[in-house]
Amino acid sequence: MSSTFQFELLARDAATGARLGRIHTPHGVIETPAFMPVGTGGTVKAVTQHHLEEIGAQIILGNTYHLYLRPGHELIQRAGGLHRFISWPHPILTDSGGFQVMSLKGLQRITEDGVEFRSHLDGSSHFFSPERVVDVQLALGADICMILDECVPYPASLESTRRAVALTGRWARRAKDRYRIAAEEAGAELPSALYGIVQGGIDESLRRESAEEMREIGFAGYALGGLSVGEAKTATYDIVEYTASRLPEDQPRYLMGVGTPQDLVECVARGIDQFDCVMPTRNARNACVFTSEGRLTIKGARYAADERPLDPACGCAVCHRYARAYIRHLFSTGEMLAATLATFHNLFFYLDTMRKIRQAIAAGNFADFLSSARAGS
RNA sequence: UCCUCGGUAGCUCAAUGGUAGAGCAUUCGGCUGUUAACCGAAGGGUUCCAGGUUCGAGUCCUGGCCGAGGAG
Repeated sequence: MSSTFQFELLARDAATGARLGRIHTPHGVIETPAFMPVGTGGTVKAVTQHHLEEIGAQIILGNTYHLYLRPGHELIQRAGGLHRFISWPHPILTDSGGFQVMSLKGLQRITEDGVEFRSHLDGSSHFFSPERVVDVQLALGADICMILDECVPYPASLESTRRAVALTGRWARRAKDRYRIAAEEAGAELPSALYGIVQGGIDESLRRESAEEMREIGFAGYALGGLSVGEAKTATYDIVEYTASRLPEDQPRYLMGVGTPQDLVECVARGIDQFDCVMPTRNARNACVFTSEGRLTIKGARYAADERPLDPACGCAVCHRYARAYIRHLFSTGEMLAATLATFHNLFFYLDTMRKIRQAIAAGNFADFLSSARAGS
């Protein structure tokens, strides 16, 4: 196994843009297409690291902004890095805080130099530059780091989207420079890879421009940001296909923040290798579970005496053991086990979907898989 | 037996004599690089009963019923 980052493209689907691959990192291999559970503050909410291993998670996310505020990246570095601190010896990707630039609207001010944040916890002021965000992520020791980007909300004017693309491009160069200097100082290849992020809303020419600029700067992988923020599904899919086709064949493509199980299948077909989304975990805590028959709101009265598992077609440990009636009872009474069981199941469902996708690509029948997924939705 | 306080939505309680509300609970939605065990909507009332005063009573008066506390 390679000790540094490497993407291995194993197969390309003949009929679609789907790809089968492996990402090698210092903490292990990620089979792609991959779904990455979100663990913003050093935990995938409601489940343990042991659960994640049992579910088959190969990589999880952390968030630079949240971990920087609490407990602080220096503390984590002194504790031996994020992997050791949270006891997750497998790959970790840290998001840059670029999304928080958008979602903490009102608590931040964007300048050429970076982003001035007010902490949502205590109102204290902080400054994130593209360089600092790289430093923080290197201190955390993430296997994959993301550049600081400006993620515009939807709808956005063409002009503000254009500005965000330009600013993200300039920040990307600075992040890359900082990364290169850190590697020179270390005198070795860094254990953390750096991904660029393509912005551009749903405008093809802006996406093309952003993709070209990211390629020119050169990153270990390329992310598509600012999608599934409210635009029509067809627009998302079209832009994903358009953008993915303009990114290097031999490097991973990561669609940030997406999506529903159907989104995953559709975007794999358009050439995406990595996904992350809070949907399986957040929705689980709010009693929404994903099944082979679609979503169900398990706190509903109709499940009060339902002795079936969440998904009769699911092979997860929760579905093996617990009835809908019991899980609905746990939600009704506010028991925290409700969140744990629902999260475990939802993540298993997502990761199992990805396993099936990879199997289908390997077997050469992904197109069939795609059309039956469409028929079933 | 007397005195005091109280009785309003399933629960806990609001409402200068002027359209009876809130929180919780219930039911139903929503959640897409987590400020989210969150957010939204809906349903739900003979204001204990019977009289009275008043243009108008949950509110004031009389009587009763029920509950809590106190006195004897």
